[in-house]
Amino acid sequence: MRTKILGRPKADPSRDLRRELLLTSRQLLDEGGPAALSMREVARRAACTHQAPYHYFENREAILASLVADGFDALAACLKEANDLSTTQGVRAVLIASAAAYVNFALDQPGVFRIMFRPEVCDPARFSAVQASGVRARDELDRLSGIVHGSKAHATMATILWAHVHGLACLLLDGPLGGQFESNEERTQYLRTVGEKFADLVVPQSSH
Amino acid sequence: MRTKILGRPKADPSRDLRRELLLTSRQLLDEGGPAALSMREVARRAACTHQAPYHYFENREAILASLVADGFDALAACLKEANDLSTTQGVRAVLIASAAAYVNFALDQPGVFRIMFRPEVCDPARFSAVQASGVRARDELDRLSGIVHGSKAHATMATILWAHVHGLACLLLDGPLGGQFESNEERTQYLRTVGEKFADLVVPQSSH
DNA sequence: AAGTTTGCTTGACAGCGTCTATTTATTCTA
DNA sequence: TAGAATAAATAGACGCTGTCAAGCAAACTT
Repeated sequence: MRTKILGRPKADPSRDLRRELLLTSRQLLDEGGPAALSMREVARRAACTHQAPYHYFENREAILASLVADGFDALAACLKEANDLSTTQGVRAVLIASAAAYVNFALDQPGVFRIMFRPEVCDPARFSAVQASGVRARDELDRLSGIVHGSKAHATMATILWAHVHGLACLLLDGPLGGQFESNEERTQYLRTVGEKFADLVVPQSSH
Repeated sequence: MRTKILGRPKADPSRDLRRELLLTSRQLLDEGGPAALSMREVARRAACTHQAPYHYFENREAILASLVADGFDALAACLKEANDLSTTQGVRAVLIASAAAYVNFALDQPGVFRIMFRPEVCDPARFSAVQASGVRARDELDRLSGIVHGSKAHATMATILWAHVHGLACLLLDGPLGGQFESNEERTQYLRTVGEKFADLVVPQSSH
């Protein structure tokens, strides 16, 4: 049995409008925040009518939800990669790498990151995909807590870890620490300095 | 020479429309975020025409800027009160009190706090009052860093302190840690637990 | 050949921020 | 005391927004 392809084919089969809409939306989000992402502007940039996006997304919030879910998945993947270093590297290195991964994700995808923790923009309770992806990211952070604190791991320390990386990301992205880097190397160097200092505080002395 | 009070007096002199608009705006912000704060809804709730607010504020962003500036001032005041404990209390107590003050401010004024660090909603560069108030709050956090680290204080440690309190506030407000408290006492207890643990990491052992 | 489904397009609606113009009550000035 | 100036609004219009309601043409199913 052939794959079922019902209905009218796309005007240009080489074009994936859904994908294009998401890409454009991400761009708008990076440029001017959630307020800049309007259904009609997305449609305009994707060169379709203002109603075409409604064929792929129920409404504006659904576009945001899709981006947020993808964002949490990407964040979880970044953190997993850093955490997986624990097979070959020490605890300190993993901690520093994970913190850098979190912050770099925020700075690389600022538009999406900014709305990932904003229930009034995209309520996870109303989008199960967002909820699921969010949990996967959280699991990776809990895993980091386990790596750092070993058997002594507990909720309070996991909270302190998460607060550190999340706070750092927020302050660098939108806070007074933002816009101080000329290059990616400079940023990486700064994250290393802060990471080393934080590791001094958090990692048990025996692990030095 | 008498104070000049030109022009038509208010319809009801006992009514301060400007003040009322700001109060209503704060409410809308708490209820549904920046998107819920519309010029026309504010006017409706303040029982005036949709153009009346423009007499007191240049545009929508100016209302937000006013609220944000007030927010930074209030935050600075909360932090100052906690920091001033250093005259009678130890370093640990001040650190825990300051962290709690920061987080409690965020949870008590969620609508305003959420937009205080969001340049695309209210750009500090375009509102000098916001910039000035922001600096005052930041100064109070730097002061905390000085209290905690004494002569060894440096920028990296101040960053770690700020990231901790800010990250904690964000995660409790909108993150996965949010909505877990039944009462204010429960919240205070949680902040004490996290604060103690963080102080164990940060405060030099000699200060115990 | 008839009917269904897909991938759109067209048109309309109310609500939004804000520009322009007007009204009214007051007080300062000449 | 007349009139100019000003504060505190009001009234209407503009283009923009999200989204509801239809319609239409091409491909597939039966």
